[in-house]
Amino acid sequence: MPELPEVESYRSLAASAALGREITGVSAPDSWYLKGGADAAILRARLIGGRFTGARRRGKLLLLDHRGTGPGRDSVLGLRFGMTGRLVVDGVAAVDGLLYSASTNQARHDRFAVGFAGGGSMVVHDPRRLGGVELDPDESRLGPDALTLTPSQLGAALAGSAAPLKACLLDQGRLAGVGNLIADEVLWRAGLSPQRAGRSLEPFEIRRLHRHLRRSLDELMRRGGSHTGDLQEHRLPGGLCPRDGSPLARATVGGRTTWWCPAHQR
DNA sequence: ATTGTGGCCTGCCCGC
DNA sequence: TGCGGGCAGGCCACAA
Repeated sequence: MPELPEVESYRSLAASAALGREITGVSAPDSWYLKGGADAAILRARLIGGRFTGARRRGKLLLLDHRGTGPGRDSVLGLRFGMTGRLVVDGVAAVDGLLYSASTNQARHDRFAVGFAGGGSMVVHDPRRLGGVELDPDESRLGPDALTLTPSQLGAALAGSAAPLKACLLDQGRLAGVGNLIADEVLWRAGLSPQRAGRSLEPFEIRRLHRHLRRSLDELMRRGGSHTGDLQEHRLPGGLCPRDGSPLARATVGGRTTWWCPAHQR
């Protein structure tokens, strides 16, 4: 499912293939998919005739800067991908395989699209409709991006919190970009129990977690996605820790199915 | 305020 | 063979 690495590849695709092209059409057939009070008419009025001028990402939120016709017409289109959303530009998807997404690319799963002058399009394809499109999303609700997070920012995200460490990592308001699979992977690599209270981490553990967070994100992006972690294939009943062979534990932590190794994650 | 829970939504997979 | 139920999880509304 799209976590930070996938959305980063969507951003890259949009940056290389969707910027500067005149928008001549907007297709928003699923009103449920439009968030923040937007509807198809508003999106058409704002987007048509303009162009995307920048592609940014904060956590799992893709932000497309847009310049409309005339002054004072700048806006930002926010795209969320939920767990099965994909970005397709001119028929080319940014990510080939996506865990849990339908194998077939059916047009009825196209939830939102813009058409460009001279042909071509940018499409949000999302079978399960857990993503959404929003105009001028409130970026300040998201914490610092996990990819550029500093150690002190990570410390601040955990400080004083009685919530489980994993719940802190998943809280997009504390830090943005970590989803369920990457949270398990990073905690496994860092040797930290997901059940520890966020505030219980010592400074040296925060530094260690930060190091593994950054390193893991880099590695997962190089490998091609959030599902390419070393723990991933062992997150199933009977799974053993690929580091020490101990049986993995499974529980709901932070509201999500969580797998970890009680032997080395403390 | 902080933390926890349930539900949204659809497709897949298991067991009957 | 078909069908029901459980499950997957990002995100949000709501409860405690």
